[in-house]
Amino acid sequence: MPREQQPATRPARRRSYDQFCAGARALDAVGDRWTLLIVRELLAGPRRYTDLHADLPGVSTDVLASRLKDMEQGGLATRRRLPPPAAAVYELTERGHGLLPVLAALAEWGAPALAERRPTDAVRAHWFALPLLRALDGPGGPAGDGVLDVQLEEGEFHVRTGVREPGSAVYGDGPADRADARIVLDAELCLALGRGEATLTEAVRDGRVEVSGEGPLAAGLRGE
Amino acid sequence: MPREQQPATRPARRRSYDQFCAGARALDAVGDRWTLLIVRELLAGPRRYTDLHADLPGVSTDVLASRLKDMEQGGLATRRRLPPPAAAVYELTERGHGLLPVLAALAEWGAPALAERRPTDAVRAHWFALPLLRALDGPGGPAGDGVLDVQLEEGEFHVRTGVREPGSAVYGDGPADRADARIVLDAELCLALGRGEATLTEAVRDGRVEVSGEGPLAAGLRGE
DNA sequence: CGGCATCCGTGACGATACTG
DNA sequence: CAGTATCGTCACGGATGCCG
Repeated sequence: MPREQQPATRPARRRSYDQFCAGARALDAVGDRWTLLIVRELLAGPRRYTDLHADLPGVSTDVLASRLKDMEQGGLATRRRLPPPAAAVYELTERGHGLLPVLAALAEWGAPALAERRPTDAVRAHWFALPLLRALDGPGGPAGDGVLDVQLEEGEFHVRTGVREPGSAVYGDGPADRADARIVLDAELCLALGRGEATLTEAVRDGRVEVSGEGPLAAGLRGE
Repeated sequence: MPREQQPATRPARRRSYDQFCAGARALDAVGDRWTLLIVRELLAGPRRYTDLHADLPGVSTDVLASRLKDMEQGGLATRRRLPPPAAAVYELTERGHGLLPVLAALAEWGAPALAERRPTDAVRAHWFALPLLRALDGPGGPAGDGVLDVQLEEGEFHVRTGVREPGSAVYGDGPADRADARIVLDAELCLALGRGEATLTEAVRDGRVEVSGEGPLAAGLRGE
């Protein structure tokens, strides 16, 4: 019997840096390959295993399963069983949701690397939500709070502006159930907004963003 | 001839996520094991290979050398040759220095994990610089600009407050050449300050921080 | 002696196949 | 659909050796 039976907990903790440093501790938890990208996906709301696998091209099934278990054990995510017709979904805990600033900082730093778009690059529409949120919730953000549908050539997603309740998704793939406004623009502009090279009100004035909707959010986007 | 001859540039770029996403691009550059911790070390100023190896217990020599080359090639760091008595040093480029917000976000998220101090944990004094800087430069930061020497039981380091010129170290190991003020406190308080659970002025008033120095920075720390 | 390069054992990773 | 099993490959960690 060479292999001890492993208890309910995962057998061996992942390799730790063993440093009394907050940054090193954070990397112990989320520094493994794919982990932060899984968090990015889950920031869009609850996702099924298959959804995650589809939106993370290149990750192998066992690594994805292993990371999800690690994240469960680490308190980053939970697995929730849905009534039988539907499958189980993974969703971030409040602690996992707290990684949004980390991803935002990484995305801001990595933004210049998006200058070139390699032919091998995968794209998903909701990957543009983070830069757009930066433009919406950041300084000079013109909009009131609400849910905004965003239509790109690459697809559609929605963002929830002005939200600070942890645990609730700040953006999501596809259209929202009830959107307060809707904009149509292209990805390039979306990135420029995130880099702060343009403001949303400017872009609306220049006609590079089409705004539709009736409520205060749409009005705010149109510049009052 | 199965293997192509490899040119002067590094043979194969590290495995990329191949995603058109700023966060994924950032992780392509700094997502490898040890890379962000090397950045953390270099944020303290130019360091020699041996210094880095000493302050990063567990990293193997070849991985450290490989990461430093990757960082050179990626534009994060440069290697500068010093006149013969001294050895070469590595220092961050402006781009590399731009990772400070990423490390700050990671450190803030990882701060709760410092509640327990494991016996296997390595400690270096300057690892406490980031939380302290958060207390100094953040809102309610009482201090004027200047260089502050900090004495912990674990060692001594210094921080440069109110600096936003990229490329200049914001903190460093050991005492500064010319410090405008000096404080003595313990690591626990340092972490509490970083978590925002206490303010520096409070702690000074309670006698948990000893302040010495004459200039405006010291006066500011003492509460005018 | 500092700054790596080389070698080697182990474990993590990626692709595919397979199962409840 | 949601993973587990298997396997080849590569990255990592540790030790040692070379070279200025």
